[in-house]
Amino acid sequence: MPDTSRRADRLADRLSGSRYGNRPTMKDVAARAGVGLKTVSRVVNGEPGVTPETEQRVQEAIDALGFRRNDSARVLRKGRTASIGLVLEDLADPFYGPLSRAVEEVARAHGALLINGSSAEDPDREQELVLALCARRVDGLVVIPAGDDHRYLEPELRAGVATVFVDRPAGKIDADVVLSDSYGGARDGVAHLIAHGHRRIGFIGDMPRIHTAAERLRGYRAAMEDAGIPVEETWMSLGVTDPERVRRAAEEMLSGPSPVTAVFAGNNRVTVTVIRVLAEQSRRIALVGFDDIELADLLQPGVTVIAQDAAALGRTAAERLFRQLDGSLVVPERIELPTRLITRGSGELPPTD
Amino acid sequence: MPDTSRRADRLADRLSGSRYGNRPTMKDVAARAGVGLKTVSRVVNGEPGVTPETEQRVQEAIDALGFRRNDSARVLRKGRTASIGLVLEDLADPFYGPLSRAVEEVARAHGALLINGSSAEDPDREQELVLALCARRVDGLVVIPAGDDHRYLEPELRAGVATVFVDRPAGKIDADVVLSDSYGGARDGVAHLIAHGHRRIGFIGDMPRIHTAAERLRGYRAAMEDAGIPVEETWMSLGVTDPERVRRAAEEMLSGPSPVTAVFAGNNRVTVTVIRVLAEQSRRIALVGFDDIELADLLQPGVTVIAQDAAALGRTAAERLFRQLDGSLVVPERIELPTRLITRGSGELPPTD
DNA sequence: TAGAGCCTGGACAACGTTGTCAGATGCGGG
DNA sequence: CCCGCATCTGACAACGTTGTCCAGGCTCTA
Repeated sequence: MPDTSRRADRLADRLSGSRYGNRPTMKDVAARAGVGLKTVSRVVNGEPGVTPETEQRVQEAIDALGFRRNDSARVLRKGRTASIGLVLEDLADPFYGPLSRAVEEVARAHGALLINGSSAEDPDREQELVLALCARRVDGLVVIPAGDDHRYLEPELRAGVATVFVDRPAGKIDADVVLSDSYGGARDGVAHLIAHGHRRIGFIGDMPRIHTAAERLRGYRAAMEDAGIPVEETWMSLGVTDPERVRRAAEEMLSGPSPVTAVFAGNNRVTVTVIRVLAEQSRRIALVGFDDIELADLLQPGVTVIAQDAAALGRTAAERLFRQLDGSLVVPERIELPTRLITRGSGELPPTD
Repeated sequence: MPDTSRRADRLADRLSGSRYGNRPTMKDVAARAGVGLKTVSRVVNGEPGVTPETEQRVQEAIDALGFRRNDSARVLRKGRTASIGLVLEDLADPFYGPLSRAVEEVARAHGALLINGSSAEDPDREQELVLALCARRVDGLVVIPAGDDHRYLEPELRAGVATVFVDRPAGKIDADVVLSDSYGGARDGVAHLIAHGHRRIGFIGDMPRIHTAAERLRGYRAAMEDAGIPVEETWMSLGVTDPERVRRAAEEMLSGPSPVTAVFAGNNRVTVTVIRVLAEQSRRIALVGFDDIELADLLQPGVTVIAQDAAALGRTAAERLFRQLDGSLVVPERIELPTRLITRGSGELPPTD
């Protein structure tokens, strides 16, 4: 059979007004097998009460017609969709890939599918996505929030949509949260630099309205204060972490009247940009970055980082989600996962002045 | 109000047999607003023919009850789910993140949501996922195939599920395919090494049942043949690309009776492992890798690669998918996107012997 | 052989939404 | 003052599935 005409048929199906291109339904299967509707349902769902012969007749009809159960109709009847939603900032970010995969694995273990969407760090888009997921009646939501006001979720929570926030806390709403210890991690990282003799240490981070960014800044300040080092304004730079701004910030810190001898980078994107600036300037400035980055061990020097376990974040959140759905969790909690200092060289460089 | 009790209420809702924790329906909204069911539907969908006063009454009821339209029911009635499925190998792989994100952006532009799943390179799991997505009546599928027989999709295609395969061709079925030019890319990369004086060039790639792996091997052979270089068996290694095997393969190639002076790495994971082996052995062997890797420019030497545009693959596939859904595409096509050689140093090293 | 009980199969309603169609309301013109 | 028309509203069926409940036929026992 020429493939073109087959495809043209399919197209005609689709345009002919009949929905789903005339997908067969249980009714069709029942008619063909010469049995009742409910019997087909029983076979499809593996319910007992069907003789092997009947079952076989039904199965043959299913195969012949290419029947596949319509889960939309099923959901309408049963109430559970066996799917969960994941809203994150950017699926292309190497930090979220493993997180997303971890959520998916847990979902799979519970027989659920994963719908995900990227908010692009835009609160409106986050809300739009979350509500679209709720309209599809996902059983639960894992949200990496972009906004800081999630009251719009109130009716959904009341309606029983399980919800876990990850990486950043929920805003103005009472819900489960799974975080990395940004504050502690940043403090450890900066303390590490101080322990190696640095006093003029720069901090380049994300917009302070992002919780993790604020916490990391707080960790930086705490470490400096612990060491009795007064922080100069010019050592800190907070804002969007696109390469241009970070580049400018790094260059200013490194060239001002009291140039820093070390930099603490607030996230993986910042770390990469700073490495690039240092490489261009051929300067061996000490650097510790928040978030591990691929190949960090192969650079010269290796990049010392505060690593979060993205997969563990996702796994923990998803497991909590399903425990909510089990009904075995009642009270929202805030869970903080530890970070880990990985020394590879860049954080152990001595001050250069 | 104490949060704990609120949450407990919600739990009780969920366990009380009432589905969705008693989510309000249009019926409830209609009753509260004192209007008919269809009027609520009209307001919810922004259809004309409702006076502003009525609309406002309905809207107030919606807000008061926290009503959200049930898209499952809507789908059942309308036939389109406005969602597409993406099945790939591993969401955590840095190659698939951008691809997935690109698909999502196109979907978003068409008002569709993205459901995705990882096949983990397992054909059975791929099929399971794809069929689960079909049961949910996704409008279309973007599939990075793990298996090589997709006849199980026949009924779905006939039923009008738009389908595009990406990165690897479909097996035994007639469908749209979007690929990178693996053959040409590999040939160019190997030719590049040959142009820099290499003759003993190793190839480490994935299992040959994976189409891209086979194509890249073919490109390698072609380049060698073009240059009149007979290939020795010990220079080639094909199999799963986990670090252990790749490491062994690389070590063997580099130490045998006729050690290679250059390596062509068949994918990003192989490239990284080879870099690691070379770094450990402190050897400056020439290397060209298929797939770009992050920070490749910052390594010493920079890593020369054959880059594919993952985002372009995803975008092209998704756009084709929606054109299928428009009905403006009839005949399946095979689209090949070009690859790009990026020279950064490692591929330009001279032979060391 | 008749009755009790079990097993299989089917008719029907319901899930929440939207399309169809007809009814109600209000307004202007004859 | 009444009719016709336009505008707004609502009753009802249908989408494809599953849960409930009942009917009929069978087997087993007394």
